[in-house]
Amino acid sequence: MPRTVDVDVRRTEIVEAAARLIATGGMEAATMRDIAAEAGWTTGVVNHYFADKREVLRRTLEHSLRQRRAERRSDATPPEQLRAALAAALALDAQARQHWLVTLAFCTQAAGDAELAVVQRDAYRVFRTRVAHLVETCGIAVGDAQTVAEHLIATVDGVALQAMFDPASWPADRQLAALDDLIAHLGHDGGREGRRAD
Amino acid sequence: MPRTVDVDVRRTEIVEAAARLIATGGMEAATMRDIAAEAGWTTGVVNHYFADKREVLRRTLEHSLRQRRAERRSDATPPEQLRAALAAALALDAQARQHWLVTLAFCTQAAGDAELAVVQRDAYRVFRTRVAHLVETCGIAVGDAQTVAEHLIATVDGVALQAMFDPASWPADRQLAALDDLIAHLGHDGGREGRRAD
Amino acid sequence: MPRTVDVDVRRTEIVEAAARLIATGGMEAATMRDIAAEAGWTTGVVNHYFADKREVLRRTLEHSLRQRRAERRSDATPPEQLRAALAAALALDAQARQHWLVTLAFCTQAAGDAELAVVQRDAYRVFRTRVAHLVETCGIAVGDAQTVAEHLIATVDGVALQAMFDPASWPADRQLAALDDLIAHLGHDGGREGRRAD
Amino acid sequence: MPRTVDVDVRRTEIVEAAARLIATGGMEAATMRDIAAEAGWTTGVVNHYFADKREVLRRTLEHSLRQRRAERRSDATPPEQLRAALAAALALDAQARQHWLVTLAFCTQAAGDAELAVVQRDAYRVFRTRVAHLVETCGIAVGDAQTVAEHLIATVDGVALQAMFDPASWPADRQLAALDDLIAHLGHDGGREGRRAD
DNA sequence: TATGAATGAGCATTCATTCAT
DNA sequence: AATGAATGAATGCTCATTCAT
Repeated sequence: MPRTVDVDVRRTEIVEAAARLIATGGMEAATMRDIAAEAGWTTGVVNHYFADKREVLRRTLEHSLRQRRAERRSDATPPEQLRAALAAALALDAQARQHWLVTLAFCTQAAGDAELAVVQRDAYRVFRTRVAHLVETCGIAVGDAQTVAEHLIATVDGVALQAMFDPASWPADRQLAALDDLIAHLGHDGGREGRRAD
Repeated sequence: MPRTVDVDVRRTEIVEAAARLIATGGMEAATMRDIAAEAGWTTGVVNHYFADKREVLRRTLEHSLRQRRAERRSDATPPEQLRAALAAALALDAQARQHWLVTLAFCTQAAGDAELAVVQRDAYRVFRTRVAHLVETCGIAVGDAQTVAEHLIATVDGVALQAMFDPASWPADRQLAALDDLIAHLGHDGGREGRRAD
Repeated sequence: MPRTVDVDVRRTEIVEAAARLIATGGMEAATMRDIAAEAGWTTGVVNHYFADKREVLRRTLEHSLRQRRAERRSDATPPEQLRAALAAALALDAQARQHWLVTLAFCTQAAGDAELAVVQRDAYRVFRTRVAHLVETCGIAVGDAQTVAEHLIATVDGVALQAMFDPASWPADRQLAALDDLIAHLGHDGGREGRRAD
Repeated sequence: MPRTVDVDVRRTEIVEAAARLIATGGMEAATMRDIAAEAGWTTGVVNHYFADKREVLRRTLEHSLRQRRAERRSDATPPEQLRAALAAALALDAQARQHWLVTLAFCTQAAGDAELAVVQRDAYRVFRTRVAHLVETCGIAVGDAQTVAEHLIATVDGVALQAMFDPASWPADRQLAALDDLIAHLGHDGGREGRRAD
């Protein structure tokens, strides 16, 4: 019998190595050689567990997006869950910053790669649906929950993007303050455009 | 007198060719060969007008950012100018989408390239200063103008980013409606966090 | 007594798989992985029964040549045996065509591999000796039997080679007609050059 | 103005280097690196003058076949021309042996490569047509010229093939003697099968 | 000024081979 | 006996860059 290896564990090791390289040195730093070295293996191993580089990259994006959206607690109240879900989209810590760097790196790749575009779009839709559901559950917003969710995500993503470009101006507490302020106004005039659409 | 070739004109032709390639096929589509061909020249010419590929890319980013912020009219009232400045940061048409694709493509490059990071940061600061100045001139906001400007840019960038990922949900008029709504609330509760900071 | 695996049977399975791959896709299609898969095993098994790839290929050639020369009946008259022996060198059916493809594939390998060259040469000498013996037994030829055999083989191989390149022009019956004609002339002026040598 | 280079000359240098490698070490010895080194250039040059390896190999075969059939004199009588054309297909000297090795090496490649198969087949048809034309011009054969040509080529190829496998038994003069004998019998009973077809 | 020939390092990928299980 | 994980050298190919013309 051959040595038993957990294929998923090995694959995860490798895509996390790839994510680190991409976050640090950009897409072009993620060569198969360097991914293998970063993961502590040889190139042959990477090729053994993935059909080709495209698959490594696709799975790297999938893993990064999945990690980023991962719920950490489920016993919270709906408003707490909404805040947590949106906070996960910010760039609060090194981990979140890495996920954002990976996401941004793949923006340009996805432009010319339908498969990657699908992964990105699907993750976005799942997130939007989840936020819309939480908005509805909270019952705090006026207007269409889907539209409100899109606005919330837009603003949170905008804050995160600024935090990526200009980390000094956007420490974690300022990002969270902006988020809290955003949520606080949902009850009064949130879903502004949504209301206008009436 | 020797035949004078306008160096800047030639350089602009080339970086615009590079921008088209990057917007279409991502960073990796921008090889020196293909940039030269897209501009209608040979590789030798590109190497003649630029020290190396890094310089081509740096100038491509600079040019794209400069074009994007370029004012089209200056005889408008301050509120109109503020709206125009922020609208230029949205993804309203093909031109603006191309600038965004270039900007995003360079996000990951900038991660490992201090020179590019400087170009990006400087452009952002110039923009923030301009928006803050217009906010002050309008006199419509409460709180620190710089902070208000950062909020405005964050939200506008967030909307633009969604429009890049999900164009169907964010046509130009919805982006503009979000912008108008944002500006309309400046007088009442804009610079929300700014006020909390008091 | 331990379970006995017939080593020769296993080896034969494998070299026949290799021969199929070579005949279908050329020498380069015969990777260890594909040979193993074609035989219904894994690469480890192939490495278990053969020292290395060179041995697999050498034994593939040996087996193909041996099969091709294999006598199917021995109760025939000498002239019938002569005709049968020469007919076996033609490209009359799919089986024979496969043997020829293998033989031709190894021509170029043999150029740089002394071991393969020996296998080829030995098989040729065995064949030539057998044909010479049959020629002598038949008593139909004038001149040196060895020389006559060389002529017979040359012509038969030439016909087979044309049949490989241009199968449409050389169906089985035309190949056999050429062979019969060749044999028919042995008694009158066969071994032509042989006679000239007198 | 760039350095002026005769593209065809450079290509010929390279395919002749490839032919030497193939003749010496078989198909697998013809790596791009080794072809470049044998030609005295770097790999970049080979890739500059050929789209890819397939094109190098295709042109190598074309060149080898073209060289082999090249007429050396045209002021000869038809019978002399017929003899010369057929003699060119023998393996009389090192040059001819190299062409044969290249031809044989490509047999197996052509099995899985339609482009190569076309090159081979076309060269064969040109040769057959030329031989048939000469046979007709000589007026020495009975039966269909095309059929006689096929027989002549088959026998000549068979002799050449033996000469490749067993050079010691088939020196140049014996090959030529076999050819002369073959031609001499054309007038009496050549095109044997052709006559049978009546 | 402009060309494109030439370089050679670096890339993804394939493969024969070894070996722990 | 049989598996398949792991290795690392070698391959075809791309590419930024240099430079003679």
